[in-house]
Amino acid sequence: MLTSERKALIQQILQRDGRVVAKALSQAWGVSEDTIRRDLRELASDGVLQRVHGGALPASPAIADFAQRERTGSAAKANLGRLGAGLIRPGQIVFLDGGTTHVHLARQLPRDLKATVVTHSPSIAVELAHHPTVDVEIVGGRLFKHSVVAMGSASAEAIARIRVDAYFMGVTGLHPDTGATTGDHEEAALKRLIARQAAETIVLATREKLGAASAYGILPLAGIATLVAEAGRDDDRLVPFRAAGLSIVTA
Amino acid sequence: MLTSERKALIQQILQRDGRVVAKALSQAWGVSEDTIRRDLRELASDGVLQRVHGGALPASPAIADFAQRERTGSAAKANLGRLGAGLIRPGQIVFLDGGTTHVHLARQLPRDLKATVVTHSPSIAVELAHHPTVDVEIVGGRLFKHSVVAMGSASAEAIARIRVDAYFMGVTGLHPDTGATTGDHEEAALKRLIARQAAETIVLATREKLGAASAYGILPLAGIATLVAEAGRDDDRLVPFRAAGLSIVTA
DNA sequence: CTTGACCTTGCACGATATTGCACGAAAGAT
DNA sequence: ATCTTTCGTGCAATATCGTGCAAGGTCAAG
Repeated sequence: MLTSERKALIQQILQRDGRVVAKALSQAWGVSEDTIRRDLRELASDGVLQRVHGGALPASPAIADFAQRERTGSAAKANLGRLGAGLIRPGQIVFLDGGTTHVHLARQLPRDLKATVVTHSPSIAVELAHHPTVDVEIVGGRLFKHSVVAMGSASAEAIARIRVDAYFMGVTGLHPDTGATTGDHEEAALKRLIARQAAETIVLATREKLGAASAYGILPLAGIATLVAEAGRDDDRLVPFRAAGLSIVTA
Repeated sequence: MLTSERKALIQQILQRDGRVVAKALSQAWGVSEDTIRRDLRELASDGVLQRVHGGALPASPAIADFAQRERTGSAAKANLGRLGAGLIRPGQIVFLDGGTTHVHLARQLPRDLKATVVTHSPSIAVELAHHPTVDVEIVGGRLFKHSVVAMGSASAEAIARIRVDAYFMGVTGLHPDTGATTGDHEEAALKRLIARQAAETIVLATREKLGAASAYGILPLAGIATLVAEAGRDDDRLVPFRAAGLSIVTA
């Protein structure tokens, strides 16, 4: 591979991913890390990127911003995820439901957290594949494409054999009267089953889910221990849930 | 060879490959590197290309884009994946092993293919989550982060209950004597187990895996029905495999 | 046919670039 | 506070480059 080819590729990757890692490039292209570091140094002195320990970032933060946001999605969900991640104690076994909010949670688990994550969401498994200390247990089953989680009897059997400290449950609605609801009958049943295997159930709910209700009930509010919600002036929406005895976590 | 002929060819190659290497051209055409360098210098001053240490790149970097990807290996894998996808018949149940090559295979399954894919790779499950007609069955278990697949007793149990028409097996080496090999003992055992549950085993091997051998044996060549390999002049590498009775598929 | 101008090619040689390694320093991680 | 990873620099080996030069080859005018 030609030197200038390498440099051009580095810039492409940087634009696409918003970052490059020296070691990864070195392994991918079969050259020494020194060579990559030299390339990065020179590109940095050309002003096209910014060196950081372990690799490089785009020079202009504007480019990084886009790629970054692309990766992390909406800020609200990322925020909820961060709050949820903070609820997990070292050594715990937690079940992570599917959904983008929980992917954000997985992404923001502290790098040094030693815990076990059980999930039937392949997306979360992929996300945690690069976490250094968290053990991941995948629940298999038939892939329900709408939610991108494993479901069916195989999943139910696997879940029945596991007990967890906390279940981060995904919902499409959380209403003072109807409790937690979702849009699929079988999914509701599976969530109910998981909740039974968990010491406590935690719900991360973005603003639009509070006060909403979907077709199929999962659990009454009494079955939910903690609600993680966006902070905001409209804390009114949280009042009925607080009254129902839920522990509320906000930013 | 005439000078202008050479220059025309250089431009052609540049367009096709996205780069030229002075030494390679000199050897291919039996002229000195000096001559090639002179050609490149002149073409550069014509603005046709851009000289770099070791050869030349296209003047406009856009052209290089596709060809660049070729060399980073992902195109080769995409190609293998496409060939592999073509081996799956409607209605079949196939097991897809982990690995980037198989992710490419999953990505290139025909949009109208009705089949069932069993996998212990969450990456492949995510990839197929948006396929309209393929059913996906996820094999659960402990996530082996190095390969990003589910492993362990839970996986073995689930696999023991499934029979598939074909197993697309990932390997790190495929050698005429040692057969299919991989770098982890437990992984080798699991692959062996899956192969037992499959009517036939298919291996997609990039060029560098042919003739290579890793620490742990999975199967002898006799256990493999079909080998999908990159096409190329160095078909010599394929000879021992063909002699061993494997059905060979190339582009 | 011969001659001389012009071009192309290969070679020699010093200059410059690139690469990998070693070793101590600095930055993160535990 | 200790350990590991990453960084920077110097160094040596190798590859590539540029230039000058000589050996041919082509072609047209003489």
